[in-house]
Amino acid sequence: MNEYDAHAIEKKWQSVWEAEQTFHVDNPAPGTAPDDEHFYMLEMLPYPSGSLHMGHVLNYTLGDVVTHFKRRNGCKVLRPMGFDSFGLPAENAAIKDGGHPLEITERNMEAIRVQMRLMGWAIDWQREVSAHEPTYYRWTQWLFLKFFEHGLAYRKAAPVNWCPNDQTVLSNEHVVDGRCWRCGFVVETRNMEQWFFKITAYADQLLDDLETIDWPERTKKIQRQHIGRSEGAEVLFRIEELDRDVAVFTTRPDTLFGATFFVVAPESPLVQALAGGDEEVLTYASIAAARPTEERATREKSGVFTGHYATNPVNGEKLPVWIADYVLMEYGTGAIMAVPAHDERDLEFAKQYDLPVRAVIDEHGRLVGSGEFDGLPWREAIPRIVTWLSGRGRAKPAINYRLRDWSFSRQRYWGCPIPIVYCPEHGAVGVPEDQLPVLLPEVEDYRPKGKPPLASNLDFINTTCPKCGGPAQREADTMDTFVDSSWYFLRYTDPHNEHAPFDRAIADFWMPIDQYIGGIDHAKGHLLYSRFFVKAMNDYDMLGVREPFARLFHQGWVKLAGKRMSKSQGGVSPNELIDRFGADAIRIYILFQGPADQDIDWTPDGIDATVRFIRRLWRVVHEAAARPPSPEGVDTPLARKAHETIARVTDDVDRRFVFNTPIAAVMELVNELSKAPDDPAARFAAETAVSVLQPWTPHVAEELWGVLGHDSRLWEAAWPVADETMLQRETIELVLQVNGKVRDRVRVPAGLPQDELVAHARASEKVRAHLNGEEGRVIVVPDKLVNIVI
RNA sequence: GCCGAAGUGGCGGAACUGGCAGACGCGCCGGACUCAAAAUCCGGUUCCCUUCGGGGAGUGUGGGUUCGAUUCCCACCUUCGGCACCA
Repeated sequence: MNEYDAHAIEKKWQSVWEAEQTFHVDNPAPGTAPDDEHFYMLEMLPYPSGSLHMGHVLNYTLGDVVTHFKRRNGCKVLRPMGFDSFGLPAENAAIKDGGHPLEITERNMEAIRVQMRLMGWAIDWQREVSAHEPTYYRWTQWLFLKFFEHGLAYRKAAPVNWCPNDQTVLSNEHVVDGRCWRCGFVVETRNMEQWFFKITAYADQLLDDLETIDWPERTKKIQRQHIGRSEGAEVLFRIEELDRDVAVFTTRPDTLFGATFFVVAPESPLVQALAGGDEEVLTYASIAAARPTEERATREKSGVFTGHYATNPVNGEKLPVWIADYVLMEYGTGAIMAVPAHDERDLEFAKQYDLPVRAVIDEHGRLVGSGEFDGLPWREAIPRIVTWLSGRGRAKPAINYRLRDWSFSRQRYWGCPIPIVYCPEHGAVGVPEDQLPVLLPEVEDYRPKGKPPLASNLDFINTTCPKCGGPAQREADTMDTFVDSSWYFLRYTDPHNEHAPFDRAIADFWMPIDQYIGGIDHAKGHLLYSRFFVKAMNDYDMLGVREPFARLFHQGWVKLAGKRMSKSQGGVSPNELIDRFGADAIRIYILFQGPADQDIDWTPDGIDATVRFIRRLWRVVHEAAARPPSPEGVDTPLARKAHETIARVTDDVDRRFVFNTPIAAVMELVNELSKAPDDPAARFAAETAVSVLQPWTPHVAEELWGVLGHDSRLWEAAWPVADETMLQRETIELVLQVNGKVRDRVRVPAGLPQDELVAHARASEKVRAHLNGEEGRVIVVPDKLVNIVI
C-alpha cells in the first residue's frame, strides 16, 4: 500500500478530466424535447477582481457535489462557468497601479481558472463566457437595442448619487451610509440624464410569479418588500389660487377628515407656482432638494409654509400648503395630505411647526368627526369614501410601488458601451444590428473627470447618424455590470452562436436553471434584474420560460474575525490550503463545518482532521481490497450499516440539501469497517464508502475505486441504491420511561404488538423500582418507547 | 422603529414528523506501540452529587400546551441580516 499522496492523485485525475473533457455536455439534437434527465446546475459567476476566496470555495464545492450527484443519478448535467469581467475594480486598479483594465482582468481570470482546476470542480469549460469579450457584449448591446425598440430602455433626467471627489455617478450599492464606498466623501444628489430599464412595468409580474418558484422565503420577502406594492387611492385636492387640482396618493382614505395640512416635495414642479417669487420658499426648496443622502437619513424634518391653501374634497376645508423634505418626489405624486393624528411622520412635522392634530378614528377603530361615515370600522370606510369621492370625480383607486426603474448608465470606462448615437436631427438612435459590437475603444486616461472617459476619445465619439448620415455623437456612458449578468446563464446554453444571443430551442431545452446557488446579497439586484430580463425576453418570443431560476439556494458567508471574506478585505488563500492539504481535504472541510446555508467562522482547526480521515479511508479501503469480494446480498451488521449510509447520504443531498451530515455518515461507516475488517461485507462497505463520498472527494474516491479493482470510472458509475429490506431493523431498543423519565432500555424484536411492549416494560426491575407498586397509565409508541405515568 | 433568521458541551455541529439530547469531528484526559518522538490504534470526555448501584439538573430567559418539548404557543433577552421618511 502506498501512502496517500493528495497532489499526485489530484493531478492525475484532473489531467484525465481535462484530456477527456469529462464534464462537457453536448446540446440536444435539433427537435429534441426537454426531458427529466437534463439538469441545469449553476452557481453565480465570479467577479475577477482578484483570486478566489473561501466563500467561492464553499459556493462552487456545493455546486460540484450536486453536479456529481445528479450526473450519477442519470442526469445530463449542464454546469458551466464564466466571468463577470467588466466593472470598477479592474478600472480602479488600473488607475492606482497602472496597466490596462483588460490585462488586469485577464490576469485575474487566468489565476481563477487555475484555482478552479486545482479544486477539481466538474465544469464544462467549453462553454466559458466573459462579459468583457466582444463576442459576448455584442449580444448585451443587441439585447439593449431590443429593449430600446420596445421602450423598455429609455433616457430621463433623474436624481442620482454623485460623488464629488470621484466625479462620477454611483450605484446605490456603492453608497454606504450616505458616503462613497471608495473615498468616503458625502454623496450628493444630482439631477442628470440617465439611461433606465423600465423594470417597473413588470412590478406586478415580478411580485406574483414569486409564487411559482422554489426560493427561500426570506429572499422572496426581500423582493416583495423591495417591489413594495401598496394599494390605496389618488385623491384630488384643489389649490384655488393656482387654479390647479393636485393629486395625492394615500393608503388611508379613511383618514381624509383628519387632514390638517398639505405637503409638497421640494423637487416638485409645483414649487415654482407655489413660491410665486417668494425668495425664502425658493431658497428652501432648492437647498432641501440638494440635501445629501446622508443628511436625509437622519430623518430630521424641515419645511416652509407657501402661503397657499388646498381644499380637502371631503369637507371643503382649506389646508395650509407646505413644502417639506420628508415628502419624496419619486414616490406617489410628490404631494401628500398630512394626517398627524394617524401618521407618525406627519405628527412629528406637526409638532415641530405647531400644526393642528385631529383624530378621526376612535379606540375601537371606528370613524369619528367624519360626517356621514361616522361609526364605520376604518377598513370598511376606505372603499366607501373612495367610491363616494370618485362619484364626484375627486378620487380613484390607485396602486403604488417602491420599486424604481433601474438606472444602468455609468460614467466609467470598463463596461459595455451603450450602442446609441445622438443626432441633432433624430435624437437618440440605436446603432444598427450589423454594426455591432460597438467596441470599447482605448482611452488615454481612465480617471473620471466629471465626464465619462469615453468622451475624451473623439475618434470614438464623432460618428454619423445611422438614419440621416449627418454628423452625430456616440453615447459615452457604459452599462452597469448587472446588465451583463442578467442574461449570461442563457448564453451558456449556446455560447458560440454568432447569429443570435442564443438559439431559442436550445435555451428552452435547458431552461429554467434547476438549481441556482449564490449569496443572498444579490436578492434585490442580480436576482431581480435577471427575472426582469427573462420576462421581457419571453414577451419578445426569445424564450419559453418566464422565470430563470426554478430553485435557489444561498450559501452562508465564510467569515474571518466576524467579517465576510472578500477580495477587498483579504482572507485565507485557498491556494495555500490546497498546497498544504490537497483539494479533497479542503472540499470536505468546507462542507463539514455545518449546514451550507449557515455562516462559517473561519478557523483552520480541524483541517488536519479531514486529511486524517482521508488517510484512514485510504488505509481501510486498501485493507478491504485485499479481502474477497462480498457475496451478493450479504447480510451482516456491517452490510446493513452500508445500506443505511447509502440511504442517509442520498436523502440528505436529494431531499434535504444538506452536505455536512453525509460526511458524518460515511465517517461512521468507515469506523465500523475498521472495527470489523474480516466481515464478509467488508469489501462492500468499502465500495459503498468510496462511492457515496465521491461527490465530495472526487480525486481520492476515483483512485480508491481503482484500488477496489474497478476498471470503470466512478464519476460515471450509477449512484448506489439502498436495499429497503436491509434498512428494516430486526430488533429495536425499546425505551422504558416512568413519568417521562428514561429508566431502562431493552432490546426486543421489531414490530411487537402494544400489549407485549407493555409487558416488557412491566417486567423491568428498574421500571418497577419507580412504580411504587402502582399500575399507572400507559403510553406506547410502537417500536420506540413505553411510558408509564403514575 | 419595522421585518426576518438564529441561540444546544470547552469548540464546529447532530437530533428531519412532539418520543433515548449531544451523532460525527475538533480539543482535552488516560492507555498501547516506540530507546524516544511523529504517525497510528484503543478507551474516556454535558454539568453536579454518589456508598460506583445509581440519583439530580440540563438545549438563551420566564411562562404555557402535552404522558412527553431542542422541536409547538406566548412574552422577554442576545446576536446577525434586510428595510428605514415609500404616505
